[in-house]
Amino acid sequence: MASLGELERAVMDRLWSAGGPLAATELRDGLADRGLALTTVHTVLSRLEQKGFVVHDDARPRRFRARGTREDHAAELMHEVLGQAGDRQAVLARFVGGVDPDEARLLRELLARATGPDGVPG
Amino acid sequence: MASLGELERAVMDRLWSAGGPLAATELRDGLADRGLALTTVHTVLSRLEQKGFVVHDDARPRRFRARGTREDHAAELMHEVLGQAGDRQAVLARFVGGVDPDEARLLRELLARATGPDGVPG
DNA sequence: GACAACTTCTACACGACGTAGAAAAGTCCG
DNA sequence: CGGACTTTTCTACGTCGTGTAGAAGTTGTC
Repeated sequence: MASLGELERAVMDRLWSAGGPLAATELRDGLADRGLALTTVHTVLSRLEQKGFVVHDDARPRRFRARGTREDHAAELMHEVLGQAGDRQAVLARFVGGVDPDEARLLRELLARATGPDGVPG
Repeated sequence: MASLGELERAVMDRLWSAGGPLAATELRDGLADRGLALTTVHTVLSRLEQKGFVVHDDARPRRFRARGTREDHAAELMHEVLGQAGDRQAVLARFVGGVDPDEARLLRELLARATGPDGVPG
């Protein structure tokens, strides 16, 4: 999977947090602390589109939105790491060994809900 | 966390799979399909040492070994992704939603073992 | 049609990584 | 010990991804 640079990530964070699509000028203003030129924002946006993270409509001015949610992206990354990691079970064992108790509880609930107490969908 | 390039990853894979520490020549031979010069292997190894992935002893010739296991690394990456992902619970929800049934079962077992049926260590 | 806003094109710097030669340091055999 | 061979370190270079933006082109508006 394509990964994100520093600025790309910042732009995606804005798009992910936004309630709806954003214009390039809005993104530039949201990132005002960086003092970016508008063209810089556009360059980053087109790269994000190439990578499949962003789409834009054909209105004027263009409005950009993230194609997935931040959480989808993170979960995808986690699956990706798991997928190319040889011994998946060992990785999962270490992973759950490191989650904090609240998250462990949450995971148990999620797993119970998702598949039923016996591990079978239902 | 520092990430790995293509060749760096290939070297780490060898080190992770190896039963013990390896000499640079052994790594070069293991990667013979790439036709790498020995100095290339050394360069990569020193970069991996800088990144904290590898250590070497002071024998002659030097012997290199991975500082952690492949699984530790993958689990660490997963935690890292989770850690910088805003809504951790939502990410976990999507993550477990995507694991296959066998892995879901494994996760349930691991979580039960780790903290007891009630979510409390014991 | 002119001006302003927006978009696309093109360019450049910098750092990470793959790659390896040159040089230095160490090892070993005769 | 000395020269040959091996290993290690130093230095270098090309490429690619990314941050950055000016120039040029397009579109919208009065």
